[in-house]
Amino acid sequence: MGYLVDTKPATRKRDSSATRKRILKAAKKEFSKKGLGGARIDEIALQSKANKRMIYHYFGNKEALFLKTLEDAYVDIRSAEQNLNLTELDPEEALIKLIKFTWDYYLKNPEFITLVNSENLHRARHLKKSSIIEDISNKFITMVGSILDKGVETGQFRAGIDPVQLNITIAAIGYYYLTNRYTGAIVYQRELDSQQAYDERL
Amino acid sequence: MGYLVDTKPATRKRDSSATRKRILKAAKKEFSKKGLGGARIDEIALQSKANKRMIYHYFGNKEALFLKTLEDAYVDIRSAEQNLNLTELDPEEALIKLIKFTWDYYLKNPEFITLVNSENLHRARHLKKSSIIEDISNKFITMVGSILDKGVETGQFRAGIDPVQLNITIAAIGYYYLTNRYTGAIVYQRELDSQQAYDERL
DNA sequence: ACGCTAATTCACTATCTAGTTACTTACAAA
DNA sequence: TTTGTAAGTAACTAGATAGTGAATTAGCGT
Repeated sequence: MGYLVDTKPATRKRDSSATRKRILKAAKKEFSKKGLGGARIDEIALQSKANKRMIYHYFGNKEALFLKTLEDAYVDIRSAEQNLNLTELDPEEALIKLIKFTWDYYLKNPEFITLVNSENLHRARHLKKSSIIEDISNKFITMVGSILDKGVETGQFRAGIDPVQLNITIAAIGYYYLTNRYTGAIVYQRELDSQQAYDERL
Repeated sequence: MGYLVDTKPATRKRDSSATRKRILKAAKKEFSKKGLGGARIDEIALQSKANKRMIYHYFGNKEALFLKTLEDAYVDIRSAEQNLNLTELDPEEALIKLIKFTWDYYLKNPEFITLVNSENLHRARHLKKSSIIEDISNKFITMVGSILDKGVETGQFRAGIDPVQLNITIAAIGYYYLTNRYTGAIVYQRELDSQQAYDERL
């Protein structure tokens, strides 16, 4: 009886989905802090309070765990973008909102940038094997494309803007600044990681 | 006799400066390919055809070798910039030349970008200890500042441009594109690392 | 209450890896 | 030719590290 009712036991000593989540959270932290090569499985096990064996049980090996971590990071940013409902807005407003969102997201989720950097160091060899990335990327490009099309119709944008190059530029503005804020502080001899510096840049 | 003459023996079985150079060259390759955490001292020894002991003899330890590699990379780009003799040119020309140079340098020296990324992952903790970086960075900022000043004098530039923010923008244009070309190719579903794609972006 | 499946634990291994000890040898000055 | 110094080599170590084998147990359906 009650086998279809949402029981939600207060505490469970065995909970595979909770364990998976703890592992993924710890993995995200470790990989983004040390990179793929510097990350340690033992450290992920320790931080997630999961037995190391469980990591191999759920994810297979270190590289597969890294890929899953990356995929989750992309799913997170892409679904946050979808939640902005940009296609319903005036195209100019939509673009401004996207630019601000992108800057904000990078600022609040520094792990995203370091994970992506790590994957680029490895020439995207993990992401190449991922199918879900393709799907969500497609959706994203289509969305930006439709904003541009709508803007051309209303006469707000000039025709012929390439959505890919536009995206690259939007992302680049914040990305370089935030990736390089640590060496930048030294090269440019100025603090780049204060709230004031962020506001100024935006 | 002849102890002050530049002898330059054709071949030398023992040549500390040549060995140092071979080690640094191999280190640059290894660190830029795998990051600090993923790089292997044994691999650097193998590739440089030097005994591993020599690496520790000349550079102390892995992190010190990484710092020296980074310093060399910065010295290289900054001296190439100095060789452009930008201060002698018309300020507008000078700026265009600098932008093109920066793009070209990043394109031809991909190790520079990955080394800098690696150092940023570690929040610039190695570079912070470096004194020579400060000196060459100072020179660089001063040079860009004087180009801007000259441009304001001739009326070509508006006053109040911040040389630091300008530099960040110049670097950002190419940097993001080139760091992220591998994941970008997947996300944007387009080849980004062909000669044509580079030209288009510039 | 029982038994099966899947979650979890513990102990283990083979290999790798940064760094070292102790030695040999080439070269240049005297 | 001798000799001190610095370049170079080989063999080694202690600890780390990714990955496994095999046993234990919680909780669900019946």
